[in-house]
Amino acid sequence: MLSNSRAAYRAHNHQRCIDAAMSRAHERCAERRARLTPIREAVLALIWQSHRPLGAYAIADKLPPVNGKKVQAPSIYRAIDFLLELGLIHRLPSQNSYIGCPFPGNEHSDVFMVCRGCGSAAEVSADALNQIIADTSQRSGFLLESQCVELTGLCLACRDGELP
Amino acid sequence: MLSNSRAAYRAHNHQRCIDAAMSRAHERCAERRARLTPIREAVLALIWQSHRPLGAYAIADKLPPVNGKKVQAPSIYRAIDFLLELGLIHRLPSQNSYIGCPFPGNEHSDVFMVCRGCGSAAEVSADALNQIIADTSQRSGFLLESQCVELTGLCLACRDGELP
DNA sequence: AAATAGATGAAATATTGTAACAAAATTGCC
DNA sequence: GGCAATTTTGTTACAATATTTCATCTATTT
Repeated sequence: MLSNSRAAYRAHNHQRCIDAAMSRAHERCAERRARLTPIREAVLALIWQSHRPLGAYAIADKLPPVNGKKVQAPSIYRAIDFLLELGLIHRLPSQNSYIGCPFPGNEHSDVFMVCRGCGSAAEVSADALNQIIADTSQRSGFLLESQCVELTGLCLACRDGELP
Repeated sequence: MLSNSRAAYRAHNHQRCIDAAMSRAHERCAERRARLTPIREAVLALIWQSHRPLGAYAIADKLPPVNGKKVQAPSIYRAIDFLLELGLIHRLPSQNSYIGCPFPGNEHSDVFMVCRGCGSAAEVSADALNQIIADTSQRSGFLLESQCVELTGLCLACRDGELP
């Protein structure tokens, strides 16, 4: 079972998450002969600033201006599309936001646990779960192409420390 | 396993789906002492016109005018919120759309199979899947409160008849 | 009938996402 | 290096989705 829930929900050296993510991104772009341009890299880095998913306009607001001008929505969305395409980030449809993928390249399916306390989201890829999903589809004659699983609740830390 | 995939993806007497849904809605409102007002009823009936999820503005466009005036967005969203609250409809976040729940009241979890061919969506509630999701959460110390599973692919009919 | 709570109307606005075309940068090739 | 082709970004405008606010109306209770 792949999971980044420990890192996502606990105090940790987050710089290592960022460094690892950026390094994987460079690798992956090299493999695919895709260009990790400054905007794309900046957007990815911003998304990895925390384990909280970020919306497109939040990214636009936080992104440092280029030549004194704010980077506009279309550029942000283009960067997002590029990063999605390469599997470097995922979209969380329920909140129109984007989060870094901790294991791009690995064959995996998207399962997210989103904590309503701290807002952080962890990604999990469990074979057992994927298998059941595949079975369930098949039993209905449904040809599964992609999936999105969003679980909402409270992470360990927020359970202990916080809101009932 | 609860599922409406047969009805959703095949030729069937859809009037029966509608009648059943509206009758369940009346029951459920009676139980909860909630009022199924004309707008709410009309929105629910519109959503049940097919097994294809419908967006809020599509509902606004199709809803017959009241006193010659088009029903405005806030009214639609208020009706949607009401119906969501009572579990009579679900939201499909990946496409900002809404679909009728075939088994409101029954304890179940939201799993949808959305066909990219015909656009129809079926709802399934499989114990095995729910169990695994619960397990997966627990193993990460995550207190699961709600879930949303959207599977995308091709239904049986579209697989046979259509696009590769 | 008056008071209250719940529901809807109306106007404006916020948020998220796209289309279309121009300008600039990069790449591949000679 | 110089040129053409391609990719990326800038810019403007706009579409689609959703919410806020306050006024008005309706139903229910007393």
